[in-house]
Amino acid sequence: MSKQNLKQPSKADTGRNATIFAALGDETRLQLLLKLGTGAPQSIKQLTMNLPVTRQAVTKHLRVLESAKFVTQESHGRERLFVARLAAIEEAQAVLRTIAAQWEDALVRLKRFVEE
Amino acid sequence: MSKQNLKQPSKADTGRNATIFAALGDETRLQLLLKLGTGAPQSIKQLTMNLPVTRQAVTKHLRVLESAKFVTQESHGRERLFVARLAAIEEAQAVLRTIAAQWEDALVRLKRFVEE
DNA sequence: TTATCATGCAACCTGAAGGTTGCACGAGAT
DNA sequence: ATCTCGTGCAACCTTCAGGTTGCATGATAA
Repeated sequence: MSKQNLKQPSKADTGRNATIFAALGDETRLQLLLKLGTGAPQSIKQLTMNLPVTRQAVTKHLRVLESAKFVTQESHGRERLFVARLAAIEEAQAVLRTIAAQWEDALVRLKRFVEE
Repeated sequence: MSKQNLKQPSKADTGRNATIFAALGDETRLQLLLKLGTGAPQSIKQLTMNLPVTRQAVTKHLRVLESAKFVTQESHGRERLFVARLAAIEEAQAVLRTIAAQWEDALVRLKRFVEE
């Protein structure tokens, strides 16, 4: 019953997962994600506002976020609008859940082992 | 009722959060965390086994994981044992939950806006 | 006491991440 | 037709992350 059917992440998964978290592991990118969470699709220009970096830097960050599937593009005239992808966050959550579950499981085993 | 009492992450938080995810954003470190989740405290030597890198590299990774609070040290004779800290994973989960909640909230607002 | 073994420390290398500046270009506004 | 504005692209710089090798050292096993 303690076999919770946790699929042990394969070697290949680990790479993908690292990419996901790496995308979140930058202050500027986190702020971009927060900004994107506050409303409608926003252009690069808009997203750059109030950030201490150049438009070019923001562009690069958006590229990173896009390859990690956290945002989607949407060309609109001469500007490019970006939208947050909720699914990506959920995917990240799933990974953490897996790790947490495995750890809890290990703790239970350890406790049982100690108690005998 | 839609005011879900989401504490908007402060500027300072963003830095800490970035550190957390950055720690997870490396394949080797993810594998270390997985390994640590499989049982008892392990030494650097043990953790290095089956990894394609040097003991020194692993040591550095462990240092990163420790500053991000994902592991704890525990000196034992001539070896140093490392243990996973479940609380850190939960903290990371909390951050993701915050972002997700905010996004969902925004989606709701957008939908309502469109429908009028 | 003498090997041996798990680590720490320091120097060093390489590539890539994050940033900037300058210029070119197509879409919109005048 | 022209001016402006939002972007893309390319070159370049600097810092640092990830990795290695070599040597020193304090526990432990012989």
